[in-house]
Amino acid sequence: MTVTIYDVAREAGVSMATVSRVVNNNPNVKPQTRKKVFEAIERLGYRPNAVARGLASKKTTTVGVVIPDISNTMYSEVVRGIEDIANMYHYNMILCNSDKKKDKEIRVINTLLEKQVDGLLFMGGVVTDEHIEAFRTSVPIVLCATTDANRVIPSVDIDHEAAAYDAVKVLIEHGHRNIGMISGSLQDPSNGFARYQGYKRAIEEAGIPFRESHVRVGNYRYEAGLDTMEYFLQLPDRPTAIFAATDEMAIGAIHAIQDAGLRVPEDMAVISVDNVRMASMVRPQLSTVAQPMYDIGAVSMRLLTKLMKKEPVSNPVVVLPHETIMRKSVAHI
Amino acid sequence: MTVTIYDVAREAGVSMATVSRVVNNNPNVKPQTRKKVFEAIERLGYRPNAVARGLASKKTTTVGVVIPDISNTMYSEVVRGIEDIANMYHYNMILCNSDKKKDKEIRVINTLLEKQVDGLLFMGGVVTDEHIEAFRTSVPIVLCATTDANRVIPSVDIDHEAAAYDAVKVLIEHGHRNIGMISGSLQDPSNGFARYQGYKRAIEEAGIPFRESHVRVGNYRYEAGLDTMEYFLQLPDRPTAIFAATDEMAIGAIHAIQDAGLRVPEDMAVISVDNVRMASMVRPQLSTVAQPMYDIGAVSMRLLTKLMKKEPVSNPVVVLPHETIMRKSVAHI
DNA sequence: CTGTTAGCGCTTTCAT
DNA sequence: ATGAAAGCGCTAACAG
Repeated sequence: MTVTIYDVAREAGVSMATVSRVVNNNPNVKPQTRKKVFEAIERLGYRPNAVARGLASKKTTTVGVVIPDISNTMYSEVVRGIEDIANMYHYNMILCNSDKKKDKEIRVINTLLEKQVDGLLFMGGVVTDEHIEAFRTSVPIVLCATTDANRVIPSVDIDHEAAAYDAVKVLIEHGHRNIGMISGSLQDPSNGFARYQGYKRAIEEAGIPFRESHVRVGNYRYEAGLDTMEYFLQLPDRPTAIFAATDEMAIGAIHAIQDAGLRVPEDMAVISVDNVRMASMVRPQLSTVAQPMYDIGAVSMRLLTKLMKKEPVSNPVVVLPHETIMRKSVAHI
Repeated sequence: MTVTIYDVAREAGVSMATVSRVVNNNPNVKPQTRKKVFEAIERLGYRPNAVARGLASKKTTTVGVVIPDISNTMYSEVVRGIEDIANMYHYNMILCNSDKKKDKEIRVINTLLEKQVDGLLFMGGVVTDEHIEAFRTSVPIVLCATTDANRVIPSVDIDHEAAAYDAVKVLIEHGHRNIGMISGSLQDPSNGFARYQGYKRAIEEAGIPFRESHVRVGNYRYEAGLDTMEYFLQLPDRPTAIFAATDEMAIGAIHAIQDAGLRVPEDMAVISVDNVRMASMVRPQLSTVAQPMYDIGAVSMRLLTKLMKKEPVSNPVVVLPHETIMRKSVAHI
């Protein structure tokens, strides 16, 4: 009932090898023969079996991507970048959510490897030795919006420390010296710790004394911004500006400030890092340092294709530029 | 260099069949033998080859999902629902973006079929005869947040007409009789035409004359809401309430109203359908009719597992309930 | 409970 | 330019 390459061969009066050649666009086929084969394919409605092909050729034209949570817009944009490029190179993509749980990450990596993916794109939280161990395989890996501490694995990301630094610098340049930070988890190397470091460096470079009490940690989400602001709002020495580690928390902060009867940016300025779609969909529109999520995905996948084809890559650890986007949430003090 | 089932068999001093049995959890293996095999697997670092398994068993434990655009939050939430259930049943997911382009849809469906997916989840715009033709295969299909005109293909969706009707009904119950609509494309059967129909029915049932001039079509996005409101705002007989076909357009509408110096909901009420995360992240928070995207994905995938296992399903066309969520964007006139 | 033996549908030398 | 034949690594009868 399923029509195979053998059926096509018989129908066209050639051997399976020849059919295989035309299907794979091998030039060593007489045009006339090629035509005969195509006609047979058409007549029989033949559809090549990619699984059999994968077994014989040891290539699946499929890559695995592990992602914390596809329903998070930051990540889904990365995935769109990945898929567009994958598509361009005729790869498909098996997607697995990991929720940044180490066990789940390791498990899906193994599943993906069992499925014989030709390459792996990994987005996650921290890359442990256990991860490195799981990556120790013959298929190429690239870390996507993620880096390992020693930068030994190919990766594509921005410089989170510098991005945060730039954001806080904007505040300072607008005359602010009392700046609170809503941070991510300090255990999280990129979105958490690195951005915290950037804040600290900018503050200190400006000669502003760093105060532990002026940073609160949140879970990256809108609600965390909302909640955390309660703390800053009731401070006797209330900050005139807030740097949030993510746009979502920044938007929460803006609303908390407004709900308290104050104005953004007049009474309090807000800036952050990310530039999600939503950032230009709030009032006032959020100033932020843009992280090029789509490009991170696209560049990662492009890098992976090179690795899979064993092409030489000059720089396997790429750091994409970030960009400060001034909108309406920051004003001079 | 790659270790196969045969290597394990030799190492454990059993046949490949036995190794296959223990790997597949077949109970017909003496515990002692099982132990020997596991040890050999461990020692050799054996990892089963899912491609070979797929070829032999004709099952890949992989499903294909075609989606318009993963970077759209509506869809990415559906995908999260799909993946959670897929994971539960040990399926993986190959994801393809189609941008609702018919050609691309047909192309990826064929690719997915070549890859021998065990089932297919399709999210798209309109389901044409050409689609039905492509679906004519032995693998089960379920339409996800999508339906075919004749309801012959298994599907999971909400009743868009009723959802829109309910939303407009809320406006009417709050005393509004001059209600503008920001619609989606009338060519789009669910998010577009059905919601338009719901609006019309609610209006007419309330004895309000339907006016073509009171509906404008947008492209579902924030900017469309923003732009379209300019029209309504300058109308001599300005509406007191707006029904938008999507939350994004509704949020755009809210901002346009506010930018014009009017207040929501006091001067103009706004309601819509969707309930994206952002709906509760604007001021005023948006009242809307919730579409259970995650559940649509989860239920679709659950239905697909039944179809793949050839289990009987009582109702292959499921309509999930929607729910009116009252927040702050609607008030009595 | 375990082993033997055919394939699954294709790619890929190696001949011709 | 084309064909023959040997696998790819595994599952699934079937036999014992």
